[in-house]
Amino acid sequence: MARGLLGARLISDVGGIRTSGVIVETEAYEGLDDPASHAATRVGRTRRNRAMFGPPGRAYVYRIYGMHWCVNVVTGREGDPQAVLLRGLDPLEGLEAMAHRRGGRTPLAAGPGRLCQALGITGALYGHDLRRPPLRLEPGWAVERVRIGVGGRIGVRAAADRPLRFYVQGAPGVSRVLSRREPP
DNA sequence: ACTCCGATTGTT
DNA sequence: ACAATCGGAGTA
Repeated sequence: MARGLLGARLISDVGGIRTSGVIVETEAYEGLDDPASHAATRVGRTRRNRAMFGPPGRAYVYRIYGMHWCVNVVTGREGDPQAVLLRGLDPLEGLEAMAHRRGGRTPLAAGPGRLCQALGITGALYGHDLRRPPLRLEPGWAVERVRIGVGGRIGVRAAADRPLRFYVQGAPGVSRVLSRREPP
């Protein structure tokens, strides 16, 4: 599912401003059996992860480090809390608006926090149906398998070795890992 | 009530 | 290498 979202189009009309791009980096979170998931068994249903237990095609938005927003696409059926974190986007429309929202900083939408900031995604979109404005997910372009990279998820401690991060090799919207901690 | 810390980013 | 910044989740 996370792999399939590569090449899809994400369109935002938040604030009446059109911004869009192609998804080039994702991470899968496998729910109950995934210790890195916000909806792992040991956590159970909470107010925060409620959207992940809902129907697929909705947005699970959460705040991280008290300052950044991250957005997931809920992919599991109702009651099965699977989700895909959107980590990187190649901008298509509204580059100027993105730059403004990003405070002139670059890159525009490489990284989950930057992606949300560039598209104006906040907690106001918690549980939002991604078939409708102001945030829509649409079919985009098929990505050749040979161009897809796979690796461990970034920033997670538990199950960091599971190959659940997918990205389009060479795409500018893929986040860069500054420092990586090596296992002892 | 209190502690710990995170699916990050930007600066030093 | 480290600060920013705060709510979620665990413990008491």
